[in-house]
Amino acid sequence: MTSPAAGKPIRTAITDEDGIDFAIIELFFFAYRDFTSDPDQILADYGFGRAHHRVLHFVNRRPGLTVAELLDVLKITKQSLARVLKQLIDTDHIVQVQGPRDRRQRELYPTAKGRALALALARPQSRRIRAALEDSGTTERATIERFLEAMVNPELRAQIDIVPAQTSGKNHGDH
Amino acid sequence: MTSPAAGKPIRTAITDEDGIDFAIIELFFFAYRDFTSDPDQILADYGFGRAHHRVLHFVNRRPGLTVAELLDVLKITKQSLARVLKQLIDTDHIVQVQGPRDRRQRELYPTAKGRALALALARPQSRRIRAALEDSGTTERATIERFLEAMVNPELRAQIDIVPAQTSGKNHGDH
DNA sequence: AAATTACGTCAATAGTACTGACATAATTCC
DNA sequence: GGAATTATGTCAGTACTATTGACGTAATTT
Repeated sequence: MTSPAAGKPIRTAITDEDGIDFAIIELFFFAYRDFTSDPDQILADYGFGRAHHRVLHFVNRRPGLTVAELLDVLKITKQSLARVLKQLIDTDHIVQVQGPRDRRQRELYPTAKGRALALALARPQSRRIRAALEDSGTTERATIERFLEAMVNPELRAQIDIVPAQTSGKNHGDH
Repeated sequence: MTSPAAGKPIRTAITDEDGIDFAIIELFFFAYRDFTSDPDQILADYGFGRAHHRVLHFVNRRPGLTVAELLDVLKITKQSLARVLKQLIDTDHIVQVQGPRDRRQRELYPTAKGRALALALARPQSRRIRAALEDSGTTERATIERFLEAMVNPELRAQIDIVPAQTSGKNHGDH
């Protein structure tokens, strides 16, 4: 059972006494696990995975972004994106349009089908968030927004602000 | 570029007007991505992945849990756990102890080495959380805790309460 | 004694990711 | 105009995490 030179078992639980915030670390894990489980079930019907969801989401959020921009947001490599993007194009969820200024670029846009799927995937997630805000008595979602934004690496926060969240009205300055 | 029967590109961004909370959906994605990137870098030095981290975390949080209990918390299959657990045992981060009441069971405990690694992995995550609470001016972490807990499926919230978070003092009533 | 439970393991497969290399077309630089 | 660079696509090989299905063993329960 225990190999000869094995260390002795520690029988006490690790706690926050070391100044480490295990409570929130663990909650974040559970919350994200369940947050992603909603769309996962829908995606399975299409033979898609989480990667397809992420691509679909950002193409809907920033229609016309290029492949390079998408790679930058997702923080994955071109090769990882290739298969997923090809499947979404083949199934008519996303279309490529040749860049107007630079014809090497491929601008990515959702089709009506892709828009519908993106909404269907987001719906249960949004419902979960709304319920959580109500259940937890958090009247101001701004608190949660600020916290989550502060959890993001400062140098990457620029990515978030590309799409005007919801309060600010208009700045889609893309062309 | 566009295949013959392809749908037409939609050029407007998806927004919150559909009653969907895209702002928080997206923030949650970015926040979790960066939250996990800290330990990922440390794990790479050991040839470990995220799966090893999760196992190590829960064995440290609930020393003496059985394989079946671990599977239930992680929501993965026995076969998926097998390789990861074996590696952690072979590298002397975790030891198995035959169950006292039921000798079929394997109680899992961290070694001193496993405890140290778990702490090292949690440290940057805790630092990020503390910084986020300060940056966002969220004085009461209770708000964040309540929100995150409310994001978890109700029927799975029991898993969270096994370890007394941090406010309540002592109730490790395991033996 | 038979059925069930807890665990381990073997085989095959899938999804997502990686690195490295190479090709093509278009743009920019000199 | 020719060379270098850029944007994209693709091929080959590999790794990690996960899956289902099947089988074996020891221990407990019925």
